[in-house]
Amino acid sequence: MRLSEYFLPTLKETPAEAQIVSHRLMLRAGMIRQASAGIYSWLPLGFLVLKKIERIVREEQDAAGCQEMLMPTIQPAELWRESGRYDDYGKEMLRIRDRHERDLLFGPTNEELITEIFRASVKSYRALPKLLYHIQWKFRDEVRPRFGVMRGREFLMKDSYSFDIDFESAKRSYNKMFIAYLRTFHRMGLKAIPMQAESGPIGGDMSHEFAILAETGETGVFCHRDLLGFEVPGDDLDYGSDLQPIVDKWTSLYAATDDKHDTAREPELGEALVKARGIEVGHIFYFGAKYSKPMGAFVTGPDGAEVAVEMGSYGIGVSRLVGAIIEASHDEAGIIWPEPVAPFAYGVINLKADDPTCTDVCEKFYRALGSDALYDDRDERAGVKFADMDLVGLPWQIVVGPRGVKNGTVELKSRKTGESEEMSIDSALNRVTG
RNA sequence: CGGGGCGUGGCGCAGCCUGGUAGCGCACCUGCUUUGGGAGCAGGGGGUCGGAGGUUCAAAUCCUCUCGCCCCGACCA
Repeated sequence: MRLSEYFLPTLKETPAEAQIVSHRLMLRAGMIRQASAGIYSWLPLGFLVLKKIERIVREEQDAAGCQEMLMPTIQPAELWRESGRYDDYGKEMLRIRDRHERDLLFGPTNEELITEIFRASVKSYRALPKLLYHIQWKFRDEVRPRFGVMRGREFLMKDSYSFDIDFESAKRSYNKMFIAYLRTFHRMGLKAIPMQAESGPIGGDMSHEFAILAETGETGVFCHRDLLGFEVPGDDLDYGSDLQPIVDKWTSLYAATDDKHDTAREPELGEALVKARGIEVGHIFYFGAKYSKPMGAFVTGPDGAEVAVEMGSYGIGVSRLVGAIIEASHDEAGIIWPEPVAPFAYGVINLKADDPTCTDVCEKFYRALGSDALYDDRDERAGVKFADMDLVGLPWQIVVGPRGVKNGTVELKSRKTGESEEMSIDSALNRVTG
């Protein structure tokens, strides 16, 4: 993309309403624009990042055997009356009435709808297990939205739902999602800690919150040091195999958020205790027949008896992750994108746009890199270009200036380390396209 | 939902207390000079001061109501 043509409204100054760093940087880097409290438009750059994150989430869900679908944002109130949540959910649920005076709502989550879909067509245990997910906008009318996209009212969430015939099978589904989450966050360059969370109505330990470590995170994380070094299952993972040992390993050590932290356990952890800040980016839980029973999602078991299906749900805050990644990866100058989620891998900086030689070299890189590059071809001063490129935070900057070009060289600079390497044009081309 | 704060060109702010018809920096447009880390000079465009009532000869400024946004606390992907 040529910056001269790109819609990238960067700001030198920070809008007054933005308090935390990710919000400030997202506004300054021209990623988002607030439409209303907790509701944002995603501008081209922000949207690219959102899509990259979404893709990683999707790939990992698919790999775990979860099937993608799409449910609507607007749901009928009737289903929520069946589960009893229409009254329980309170003011956080945005209620809507259509022209026929029918009660509708903007979905804050989809347990009811998916359960309805399931019950309508699945009648036998033979069709189980099933894992379904969608990535859709949610609306929760938070009393106090804040922190930009980190706690918006409208947000993009990946929510998966599992259906199993019994607890043992439900546990297998749970484990698949547990591991898919580890892999998902890992691929985004994040260190996510699974922490035991409030157990659902069924009890047990089948609920985990995934928090990523970030200095500016809002929740305190207390965990065993070794948890940070645990290896995340690689691409060779077979989801059909027994995943329990992996989950057992990851849940064997102490990990809690501040509100669940037990200070009495600190002495036994001793030196191994890590106190850090974190941001919740995922939450998985098993809730048995909580919805299937009242909503009549029954299947016939092998013995001919009807049983309510065992369910679980698994959420990832996709739009929140954009902010969370920035919280975890930035400096004074701006964002530092981990490569897998970067809107562009390379920023080509033409330091002298009116110098034909510089421009020729830049065009060469731009042609070779295609959609991987954001090419600053603007007629601006070098300082402006460096500042904007640092702010936007692309992992690699290819700096093309008259000084180097005269000797046939360009600079390849890492946004993260700030290290710059001067090399010949050809070897630079080989490096970035290789 | 309780407590606090703020609404003045795209962004950051001053002016309000003590009413007299709107200003600064950045950004934008034109020209010249500049050109490896947010340039200089000159010229220029853009705001019915969140909205509605009221007081007054006169309201950004005082009064009333209202809408929006932000912060602190309780809740959440």
